[in-house]
Amino acid sequence: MNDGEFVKEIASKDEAFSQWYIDVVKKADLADYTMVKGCMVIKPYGYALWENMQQCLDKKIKATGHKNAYFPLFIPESLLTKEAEHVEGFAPEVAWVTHGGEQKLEERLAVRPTSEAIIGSLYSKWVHSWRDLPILINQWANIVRWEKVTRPFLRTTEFLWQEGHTAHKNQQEAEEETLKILLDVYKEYIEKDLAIPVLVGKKSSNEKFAGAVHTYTLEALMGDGKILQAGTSHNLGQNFAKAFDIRFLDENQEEQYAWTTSWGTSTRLVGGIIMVHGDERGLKMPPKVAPVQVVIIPILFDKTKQEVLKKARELETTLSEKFRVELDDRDAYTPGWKFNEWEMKGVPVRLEIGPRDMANSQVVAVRRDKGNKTTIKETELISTLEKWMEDIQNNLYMSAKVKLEENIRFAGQYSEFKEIMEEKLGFVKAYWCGSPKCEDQIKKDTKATIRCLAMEENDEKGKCIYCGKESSSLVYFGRAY
RNA sequence: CGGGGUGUAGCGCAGUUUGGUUAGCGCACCUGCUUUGGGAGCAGGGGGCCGGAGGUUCAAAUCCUCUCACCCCGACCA
Repeated sequence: MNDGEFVKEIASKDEAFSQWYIDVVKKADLADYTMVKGCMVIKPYGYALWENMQQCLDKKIKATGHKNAYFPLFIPESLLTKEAEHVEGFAPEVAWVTHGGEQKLEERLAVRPTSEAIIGSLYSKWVHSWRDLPILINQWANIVRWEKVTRPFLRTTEFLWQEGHTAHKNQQEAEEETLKILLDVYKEYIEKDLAIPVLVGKKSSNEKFAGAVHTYTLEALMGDGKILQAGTSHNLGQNFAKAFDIRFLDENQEEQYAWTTSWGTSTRLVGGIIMVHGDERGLKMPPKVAPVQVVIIPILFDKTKQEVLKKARELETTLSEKFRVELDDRDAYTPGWKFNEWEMKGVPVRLEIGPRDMANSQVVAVRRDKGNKTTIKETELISTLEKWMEDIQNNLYMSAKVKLEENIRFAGQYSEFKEIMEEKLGFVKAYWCGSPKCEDQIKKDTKATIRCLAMEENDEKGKCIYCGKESSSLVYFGRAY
């Protein structure tokens, strides 16, 4: 079974990655285009994936003491403009509501591009004493950003996400929160549940969130060598507290501004799953979030049809206690057609049951990550599947991890840097003096930006990849989505 | 927002250069029969304001003007 032998409906991943991506999104039935530019429908199969992702992440968010709430979609202009850097950052992509019915509004309303402003204004009402802190709130919501160039999941005008907003009584607690989200919540979620390995680190000031003191980020390598920002966690310092007047009396009866954080991940990660795990045949779903973990395909012949179907239904019922199972008993399609379709949709394990298998009390099973057929005794089915789900999850993570590591290259010379960006992409690790000028110039030359500053301590000094000035700060560059 | 490209059936396209029968093909869809262990076969059938608006002409998918949408490449962004 060679790659690409069966599925001809999707473009070649190597030759036309972005077409391949669109084909997979459409053919795997994750999403569809609509009448409104940049606004996609997330179809049931794609939405089921998102719901599983939400569940995994929501659990972790709640386990770290956060509670969910819901804030308004509309933000009065006067509120949005309170934090100067914030407005400036988001102004070009804000959608405005100017009328209610036929009546022009006194003040126009922004459709939230993010909720710092509206939430900040409410925290200011809720926080009076150090005893009111911390406030640890998360919301699942839709967001609108008027993008010029859109792509399903990766960049859409409206998208779904989760945004956490917390307020703390001191700087240290806020910083701890920012890091806890980064490492204990997001990194765990993205690596363990989505099987996507990431580099974590701080953003350069060019790349940080508009209005933040600093931003931590998780960066993932995609199948074409470009980099996807998978999540961000911002320490907002007292910037937003000052803009929105979030004040409290501390233990020493002194008035202070609160220290706030915010953090988010979005439906963009669906795109990440596609681009990290997918292959020539389509999607590969990590078992933990796969909408369907096991698909059963009955092999039907006239004489044995009824008994095989009955057996298949029994299997469906038994397995459903442990797994997300789908029985594909559609009459109009041949088994071969179904094999290809479910492979395109990335279902981790396929079971085939036919008369031959029934006679031997077994099923034929195929792992999406391996592709070869094996037979499993019915009595061992559940235990084998349990083990397989874990194996597949690990296997997806490990192969992505190997690819990531192979694609982190150190560059000491700028010529070397440019060559890597021309020919290989991936991450380039290099010294950087800290000057935004060097960063901008590198971007102009190579389209690569600083994805993040390396987290690990570094005692050695090196030379800035661009200007040659001495520096001890190592950073990762890459071409971003 | 600049450069390029494409709009014809649900999808993918041909037809446009050189205007002229009833606009065609593949896939998908519907009906029936035979099939079903890696995208089944045959027979029959349905589906179109040729992106939209104006014009030129006896006659426009085809020529002219304007418009809209989408895609790719560059400048900005979760």
